[in-house]
Amino acid sequence: MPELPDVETFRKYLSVTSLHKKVAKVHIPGKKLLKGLSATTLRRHLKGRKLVDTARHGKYLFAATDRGDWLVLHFGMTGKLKYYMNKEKEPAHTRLLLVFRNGYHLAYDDQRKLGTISLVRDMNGFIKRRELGPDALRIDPEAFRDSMGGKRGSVKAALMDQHTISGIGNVYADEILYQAGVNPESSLEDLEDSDIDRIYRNMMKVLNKAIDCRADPECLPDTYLIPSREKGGVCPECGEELERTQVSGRTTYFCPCRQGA
DNA sequence: AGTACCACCTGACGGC
DNA sequence: TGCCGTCAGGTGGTAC
Repeated sequence: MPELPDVETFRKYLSVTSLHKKVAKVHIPGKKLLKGLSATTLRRHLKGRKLVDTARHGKYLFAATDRGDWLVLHFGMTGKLKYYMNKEKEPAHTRLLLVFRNGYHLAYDDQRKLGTISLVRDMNGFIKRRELGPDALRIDPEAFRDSMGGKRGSVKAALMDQHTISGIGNVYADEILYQAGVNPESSLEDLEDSDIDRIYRNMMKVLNKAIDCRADPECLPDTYLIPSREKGGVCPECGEELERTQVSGRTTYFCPCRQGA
């Protein structure tokens, strides 16, 4: 489930593998994922071009062409990138395929087709039009306090709301609140400033650590919740069985001891 | 401004 | 064996 750390990992991957190489061919088997443009238009803007820069905002990955267009990828639930030489390595659900002149391929694979592909001239205009909140890694404590302040509803819903802050999804919301010792169902109105600050610090800690780990759960410290985030899982700290509930319509795991019952 | 629910989409899994 | 319901979860739309 690609959230901010996964998308940042994809961004670095794309940067290392695919920049400054001429695009010889463009295949678009996943036309349904295109948003606001035709396959013909996308192909015309990518073919013969090079990707020269990358950026990320929340869960969106941007890649600039040498003509100043930005390819915009959202990874939905199951999206990923793969760079490879031999055709037999092509992922099973490739929706967009760039073939470089050097014979390598960059595939955007998305089994469940919940991702989106678009192309824009103005990256910041895109972020504005989508009304995305500030990127979770580039928000300062004051702005974070402001964005959480004056809101009602659960703290988990606010963390996952891309209009409030961009980048956090279901899994990392659980981890951040676990690390902060805050119950995911807590109403924002009931939290003190000190709670909000603690959530902020743990948000930064968790996202940066996950990026260090290339979003691989196996690599996370053994004090993290994510590897135990399954039925019958226990709290890595106290050994209590984790509580499994629904918050804001999403499956939620938390420790009844550390985060209140 | 919230929430609750549905739809999109596919594959895995459990029950019978 | 094989069919069927359920679940996973990012986003967006609608109704309340």
